[in-house]
Amino acid sequence: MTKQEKAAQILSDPRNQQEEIKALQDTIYVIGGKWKLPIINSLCNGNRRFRDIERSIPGITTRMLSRELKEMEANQLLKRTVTPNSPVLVEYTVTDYCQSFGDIILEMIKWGKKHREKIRTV
Amino acid sequence: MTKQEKAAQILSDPRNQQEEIKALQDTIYVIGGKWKLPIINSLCNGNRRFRDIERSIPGITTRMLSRELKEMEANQLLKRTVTPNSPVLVEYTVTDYCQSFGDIILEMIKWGKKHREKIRTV
DNA sequence: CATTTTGGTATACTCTATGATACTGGTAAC
DNA sequence: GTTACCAGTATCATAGAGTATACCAAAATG
Repeated sequence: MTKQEKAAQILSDPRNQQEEIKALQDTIYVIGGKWKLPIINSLCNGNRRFRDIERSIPGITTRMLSRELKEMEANQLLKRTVTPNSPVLVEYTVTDYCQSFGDIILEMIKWGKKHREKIRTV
Repeated sequence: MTKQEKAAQILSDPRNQQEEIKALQDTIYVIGGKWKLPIINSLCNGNRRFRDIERSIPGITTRMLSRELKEMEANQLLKRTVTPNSPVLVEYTVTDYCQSFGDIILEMIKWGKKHREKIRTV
């Protein structure tokens, strides 16, 4: 790299890029893993009860669902409401804060469909 | 659940929802993990060479970068070009196929920034 | 000529995210 | 009175994601 190139690189605001990468890594940290986005998606699709969510996500186990729900509740991505009727009713709903993942999830669903097409036709 | 509710649920096209969840899971499978999205982001920001990418992503090791690049090349998310000049030049670029993650990444960066604000002010 | 840079590979290790399976206590349905 | 549903817990096991560190050969830099 010449001195000119070095100067150009420094001038292109690397600090900003570093911050963006860190923001990206933060998000990945919060919603990363196999299950969190599918759970949010399921909740957004109207599932509110434990077994309904479980049934709506192929492959998930009660253990993972339980853990993820707890963690996401702690991170204020969703809310757990208990109604103490004769059969106790437990319901999960996404918070506004979490709604903002809607767009990301939709994009990822689109991509996944395209990808399946591509795999199939190759 | 009453019979009416059951019927309503069946009518709401669960097959479609199942497919969407699977598409989502596929996408997560392809770009999941700690590093793939940051790598794509780095490439989109103009980094093309191994050490540049490495330096642009805080915390990544050469080993992980090497592995991830190979895997992503195999999945056709990016292309590796070798120019046999006197110092051999190796360059990585995203494929069109991969460009489509741009929007997702931008959304995630936005969310990460908001999240940091939220954490900071609480 | 000593050091640094480039583009990685090799080896050895940790550890955590996930999986499999079983179980519980209460209610309700058959 | 047995079977099934709800909302989970408990225990144990494991693959593979990720870390740490050292190393290589060739070229450029100072």
